[in-house]
Amino acid sequence: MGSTMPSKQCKAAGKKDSMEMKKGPWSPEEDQKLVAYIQRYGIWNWNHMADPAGLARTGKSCRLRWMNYLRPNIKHGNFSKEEEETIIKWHQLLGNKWATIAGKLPGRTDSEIKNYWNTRLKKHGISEKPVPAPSTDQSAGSQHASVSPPGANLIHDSDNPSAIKNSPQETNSTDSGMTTLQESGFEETKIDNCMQVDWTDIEARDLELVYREKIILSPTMEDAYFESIYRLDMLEIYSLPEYSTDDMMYDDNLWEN
DNA sequence: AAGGAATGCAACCGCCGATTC
DNA sequence: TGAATCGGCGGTTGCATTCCT
Repeated sequence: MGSTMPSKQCKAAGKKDSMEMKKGPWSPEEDQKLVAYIQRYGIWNWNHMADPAGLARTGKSCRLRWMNYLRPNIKHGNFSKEEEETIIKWHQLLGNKWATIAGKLPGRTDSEIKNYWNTRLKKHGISEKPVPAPSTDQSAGSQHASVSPPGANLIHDSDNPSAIKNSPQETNSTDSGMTTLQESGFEETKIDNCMQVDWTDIEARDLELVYREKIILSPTMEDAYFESIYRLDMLEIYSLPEYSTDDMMYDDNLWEN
C-alpha cells in the first residue's frame, strides 16, 4: 500500500527500528492513529502499516498495542472469581500456555492473564508448572517423559475449584481426603495414537486430563466415564480455544470408534 | 508527611514455527 | 529447497502507583 519498504530489508530495518523508532508508553494520539488506520484499511502487514498510519513504531509494537489494548471486545479490569478459577484450572493442565488459556476467557489477552498469574496467583502458592507425571523413576526428573499424562496426578475438587492438588510426590495427597488417579486405580495404555482408559476405575469426578496438551477427557458428563477409547488425533481439535468441553460432549463424532 | 519497599501492568525482547519467495 | 520474512508466544523489564514503616 503506502509503504515503499522492500520486505527483504526488514531484518536490517529491525536494527534501525531499535535506534529510531519510538519506544515506551503509547500516547492517546498514537492509539487514535492506529485504530483509525485499522478501521479504514484493516490489518494487512504489521511491519508495513506503521509508516502509512503515521506511527514511528515497530510493527511488533503496533501489533502488541492492538492485540492487547485497542482491539474491540477486550475486557479490562478485575478478573472475576470464575475467570480466576478458569486460569488456575487451565494453568494446572497446560502450564504457561497463556495464549491457549486466554482462548478460554473471551475478552482476555494472554498478556493480561500472564500478568495476573505472575502478580496475583503465583504468590498465593499455586503451583507454577504443570504437575509432573508420576513416575517410578524418581531420579529421572524429566517432566514429560512418562507415559502418564502430565495432568494425570491432578485432582480438581469440585467443591473448591481453586483447590488443585499435586501428586503425592509433590504434596501429601491424603490431606483433605482427595485421591489421585493412581491411588484410585487409574490405568491407561497407549497404543500408537490411541489412548485407552478404563473410566470405570476412576473415582474422582469433575476431572480434566491433558496428554501433551490434548484434552482426553471431558470433565462432567457421566456418560464420558463409559467411553474407553479416544483417538488423540481426533481430539486434537478440541484443544483449540474455540472448543469448549461442552462441544466435546455433544459432538457425536467424538465418540465414534 | 516522607521515603523506601512492594505491587501491578504495559511494553519490549528474543525465540520459534509457519509462510512466502 | 533454503533463505528471508512475518506473526505469535512466553519471558523479562521498567515505570507508575500503592502500601508500609
